Amino acid sequence: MHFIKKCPECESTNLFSNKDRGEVVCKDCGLVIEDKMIDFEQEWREFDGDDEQSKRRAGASLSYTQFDQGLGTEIGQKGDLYKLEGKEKNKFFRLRKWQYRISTAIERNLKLALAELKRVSSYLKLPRSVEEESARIYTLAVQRGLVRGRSMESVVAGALYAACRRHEVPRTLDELSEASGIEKKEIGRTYRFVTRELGITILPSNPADYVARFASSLRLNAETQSYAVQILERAQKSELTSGRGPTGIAAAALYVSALIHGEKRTQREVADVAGVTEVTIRNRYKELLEELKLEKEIKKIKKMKKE
DNA sequence: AAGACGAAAGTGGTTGA
DNA sequence: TCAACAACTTTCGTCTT
Repeated sequence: MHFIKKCPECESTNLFSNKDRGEVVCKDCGLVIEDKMIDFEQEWREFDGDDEQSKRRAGASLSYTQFDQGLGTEIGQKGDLYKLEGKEKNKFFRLRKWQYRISTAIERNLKLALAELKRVSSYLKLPRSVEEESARIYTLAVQRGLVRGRSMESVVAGALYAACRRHEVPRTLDELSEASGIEKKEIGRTYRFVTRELGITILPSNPADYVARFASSLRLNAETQSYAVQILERAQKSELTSGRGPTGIAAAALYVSALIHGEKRTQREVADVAGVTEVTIRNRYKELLEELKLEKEIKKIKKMKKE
């Protein structure tokens, strides 16, 4: 399907291929590697009428990041005017005026919001699939009048946050907050409100989804990273993860893993990239040691150092 | 001197009466 | 609607390397 094995930006092999969108995304740094990948899937032909819905492909793809999904008709494109005379010309102006009127607040709001959405999304280097998803969420929110009483920007941020989690490339609220300039709690609030109102299922985010990104910004190697994921799996079985902030757990697992693999990072360093405090890391770290009997391994490392 | 550790008090959100 | 509660943060003093 695709031949790229490594992310050109961060050398990560943790790539995610989204065939529907024709793109490959680096789960670590969020870089979209191949945007216009050719669809190599078999080209279907219609043999009878029943197939036409499922197999026919025609026209430009729908895109929610165009405010009218690329399907609108503009009245009054440049050349048109010269072809018309007299009554026709009047009709033309009437129609254009009419269209102007029905460009309601909703549509103008959407245009503005989608611009903002693209800005934030490119700042965070989010994959295109997430951008589309969040645009869809935002559009739905507008249609249900959920933006009323809230700032447009905060709803955009909330939609992005939701889309990130659904696509398993979660960003923290802090990151969203920094990119959008909206307060963290405000984003959280609108996020909860919008997802609840739209009935979007929010699967609790998996700590392992954060590991790759944190590890890459800490410059930890692949073994350390995969060991951290193993730790997380064991932690999940011991029910250490429920109710806790996923970022804190991911950070602690990485911290332990780095320790064991001789790539020690300070608690502060790990805490900073994960957006939690050292204290939280310490607490999770302590729990991990107790539950998973990792003390032995830590002691081994210490002994090896002395020798 | 820097990092790790832990206690205590404060914050914002959830839950259950 | 309010109080109890859990998770997390901030701050700060102490111990370890």
